[in-house]
Amino acid sequence: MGRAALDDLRRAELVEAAVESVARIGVQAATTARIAETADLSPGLVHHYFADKEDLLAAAYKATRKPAAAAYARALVVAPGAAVPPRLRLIAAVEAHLTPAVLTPVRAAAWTQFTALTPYRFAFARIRRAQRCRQESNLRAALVALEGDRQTAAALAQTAALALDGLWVEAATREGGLAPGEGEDLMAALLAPHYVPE
Amino acid sequence: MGRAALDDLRRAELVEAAVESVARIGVQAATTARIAETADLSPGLVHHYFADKEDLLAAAYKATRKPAAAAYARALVVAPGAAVPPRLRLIAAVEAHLTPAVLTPVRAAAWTQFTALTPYRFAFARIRRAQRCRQESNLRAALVALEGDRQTAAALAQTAALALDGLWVEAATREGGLAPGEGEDLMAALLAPHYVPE
DNA sequence: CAGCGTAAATTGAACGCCCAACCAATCTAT
DNA sequence: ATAGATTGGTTGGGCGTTCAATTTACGCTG
Repeated sequence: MGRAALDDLRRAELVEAAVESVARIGVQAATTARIAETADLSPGLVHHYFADKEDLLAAAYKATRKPAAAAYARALVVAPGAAVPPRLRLIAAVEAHLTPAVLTPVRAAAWTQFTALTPYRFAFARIRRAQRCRQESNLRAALVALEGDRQTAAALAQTAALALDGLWVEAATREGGLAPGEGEDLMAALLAPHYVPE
Repeated sequence: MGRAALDDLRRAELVEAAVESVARIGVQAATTARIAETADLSPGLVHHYFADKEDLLAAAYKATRKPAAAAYARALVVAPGAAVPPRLRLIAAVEAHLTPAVLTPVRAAAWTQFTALTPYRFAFARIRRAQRCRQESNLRAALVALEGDRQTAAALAQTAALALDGLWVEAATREGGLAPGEGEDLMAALLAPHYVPE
């Protein structure tokens, strides 16, 4: 394994361990030592790969939403060459955030805590803005094509993004998580008549 | 001032200071000393009125939603003696959570952090369950009268409660808070055609 | 009403614990 | 052989909590 590859591996291991630790025991209890232990690494190694704890947690925050972005990108290249129909784009954008493979209990719990800390950590606030920006723009792109009115579509996209975040919080804080189909129902009510899942 | 009254006053001062501190600097930085300082009291007094820090924070968590419950109760006795029309009950339930006097930036920021910690503090989890239970039952009571179908109304109430929580999170984490009318728009889209504000 | 005694309120310093960050020493792979 | 990866103990600081000392305010007595 090359130098750069090992570097990436260790960073990824620590980030995953950070997400898992924060989800399991909470941000307050997720010390650098415990995170390193979860990753089966020594405590000192954290500061070899990250400037400080906030730097590691910021990377963990980003990681909680990365699968959603990946799922959305994947859905859009299912039919390569062909333009994706607007309605499918909308469904893809919503599913990218609600599919059980993306919205796991661990990621939801970590993401919710990081988001709650957004007003107090500069780096976190930037990450949240970026996530929201991408999320809204994906929804908007699908909605303008369906809605016609650019103004209405933009407002609807903003509301839908807000509701999706609400569902992540719910998945994190309700014991047992979201009921199957519950997220889809809420989004269907909100985006009717544009959003028709399945 | 009587002994019991002073006791209540000090407790209230500490709870308010806790909410304010958590909102201003974050749970992690809101130490008992800083909370006491915010309340213009000595650091040792915290443990004279509360068993420990978690006990104080639990009281603060409760306090963040108390104004909403009070606003709802107040709205229902506007016309004493007369039965409140179901549609007004629904509007009252929604407004009790979205009115600027209830959903302040400080309360939203504190509530969001406490809620994110729900899976890690037993006392917090109980408080959240209680808040949710009351919230849903208020919405359900209004919706069954409008909807007819008890099953549908219950599901709708659950979804509406979820969306209201999402709006609180949004108010806490988006800089500048919610746009005026934004919350009402989302609830109107969700509860259409039952919810017609103003 | 004045004076006193007592119990509660309040203080602020001290204790024990744990954390993030640092670093000199050791190991490993090129 | 050398540069980077890794170790794990150390350190300085800050936290929640405790507590003995002090102040305050109420009730009782004469």
